[in-house]
Amino acid sequence: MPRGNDPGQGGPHASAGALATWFARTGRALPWRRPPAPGPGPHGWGVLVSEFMLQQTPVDRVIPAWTAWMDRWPQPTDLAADSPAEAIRAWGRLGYPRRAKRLHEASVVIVERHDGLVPDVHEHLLALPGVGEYTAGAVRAFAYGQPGLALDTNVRRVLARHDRGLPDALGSVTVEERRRAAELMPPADGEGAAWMAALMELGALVCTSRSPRCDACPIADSCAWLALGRPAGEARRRQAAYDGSDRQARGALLAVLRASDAPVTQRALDLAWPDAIQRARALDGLVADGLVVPAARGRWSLPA
DNA sequence: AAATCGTGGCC
DNA sequence: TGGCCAAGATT
Repeated sequence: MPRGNDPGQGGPHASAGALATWFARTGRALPWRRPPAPGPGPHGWGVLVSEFMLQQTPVDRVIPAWTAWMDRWPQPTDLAADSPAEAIRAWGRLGYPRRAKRLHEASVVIVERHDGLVPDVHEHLLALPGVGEYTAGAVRAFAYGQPGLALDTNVRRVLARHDRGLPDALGSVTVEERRRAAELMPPADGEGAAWMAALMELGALVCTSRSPRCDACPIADSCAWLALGRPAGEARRRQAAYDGSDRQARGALLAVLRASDAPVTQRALDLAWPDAIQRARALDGLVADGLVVPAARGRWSLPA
């Protein structure tokens, strides 16, 4: 019986070997990246924190924030014992501060329902605030070595190109993408998780969105997209303008709250954003998200 | 299911 | 310079 995961041999797991070799040699030593261990265990927390921070924030900006975070709250119980306000402050300018609030909420659930250890059961992970399909699969794979599917933007792009000859995977993850990824994942114990990590790293370092370096790609030989001459695809939806947006307004207001230990006056918020209508809308949104709460004497504060 | 949600760096 | 992109989740 041929093993089927040697490069150039064909079959569903072709090129897995070349990819693994490349990852072992080229993969970055990111601080949250450690050999997986069967869980649930204390090592799950660092991975969970990293995945929250990496939801739409680049690795380079996450590294220092992750280090400081883990230094301050080494386990879920440490974060759960602190206030959401402190989590939101420590989040700083990583963006999307709801993630900080949800990570704090998740730590509380982990303490109350999972003995203070990040769970390794998919449904339990999915039930945590701020954890979706991707993050649940990533924790299972990267923390616990399970064959969890972690179809992030990198993995989806690599598979779209290599497997389907498409320039990228647009829209949300499809059933067919999941089916195919599960089919391609090496079946051997523990190899699925390593494969996910390698694919993701390949998308981050080589098979990038803008200028893919196919000359440095370990699986270029079998890449359908390269064989087709790297055809271009349709453009994505344009991102909404940020300048002058409600998001910028929310950011400006929250920055004031983060910088103050005491509740801030309405006046202080007025100074942070000129347009009164938009300011009110932004504040409403922040309150609805639980990121800001009314305090005494008409002031505002982060959630205690 | 399309829109919303921060921030910064790169070409 | 400004559009594009970045380990998504939620409603």
